[in-house]
Amino acid sequence: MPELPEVEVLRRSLEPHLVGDRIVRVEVRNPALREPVETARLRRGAAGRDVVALRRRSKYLLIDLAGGRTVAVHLGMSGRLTLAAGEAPLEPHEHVAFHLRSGRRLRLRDPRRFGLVLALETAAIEADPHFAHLGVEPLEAGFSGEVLARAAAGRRGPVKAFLMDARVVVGVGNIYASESLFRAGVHPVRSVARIAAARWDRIADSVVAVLRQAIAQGGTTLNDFADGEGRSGYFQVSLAAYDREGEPCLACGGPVRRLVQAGRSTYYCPRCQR
DNA sequence: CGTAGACCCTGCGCGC
DNA sequence: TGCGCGCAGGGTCTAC
Repeated sequence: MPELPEVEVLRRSLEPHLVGDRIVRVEVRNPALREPVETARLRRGAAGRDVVALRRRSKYLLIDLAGGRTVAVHLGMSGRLTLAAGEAPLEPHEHVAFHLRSGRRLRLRDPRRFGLVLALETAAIEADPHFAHLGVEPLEAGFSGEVLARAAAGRRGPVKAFLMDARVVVGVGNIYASESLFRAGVHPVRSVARIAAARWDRIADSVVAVLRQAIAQGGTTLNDFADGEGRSGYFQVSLAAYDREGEPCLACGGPVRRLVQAGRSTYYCPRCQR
């Protein structure tokens, strides 16, 4: 489910409902996520605290709480974080729930359990091992083709893996790496050593455009989010390349191809991407 | 140092 | 209809 746009859409939709509310109780039904949930630490860091802000870093949703604490949630591959009425029946795989003073509960459902729930000190987030290595935010000032070119200097390997390397730029996952390279007209297998400055600019611009468009489309389909059922339009985001093997390229009409890089599917147009 | 592959886990869709 | 297989948007670790 979640790459940067999905987490950002989630942040924006939850923010008005959560800020000002208070976490009164933390329920950990199954701590066996990608890293074990530290239940006692999470309770200490979250229970009885007001929500003061919702932020995002990379694919982490950051729930800032009073007293300088933050709960960081990573959705992994299959995680969904939704607001529900307090008495709403348990969902399958509802591993963690934050019960709120308003009577609702913020619940994490994650069948594959690749997600994370971390209790952090707000001031120490950037020093935490989950965050310390992270690169630039693609939707913030400071991201540019020049930054990519500099990070690529002296490196080799396919540009698709490079774009998905969170040490370089965060938030670009398997879907939007394909989408960005399609938009930029750059072949996913091309070595980063063979990309000139102008192409890096084009790649950076495409990453920004693709992420922004996905956020805009996600936002328009989330009107029913507040009802707490967690339905959303993530799948309605229009994709030009991803999962379109054999279908016509939207630019030239030729068939979109699929290949496997580092065990992940890549979709591209061999005629439009060089 | 960089990269490819295995692995973590469950669910779903497809072909037979 | 049932079943086995491959594949799935995340990241990390190990072996080369």
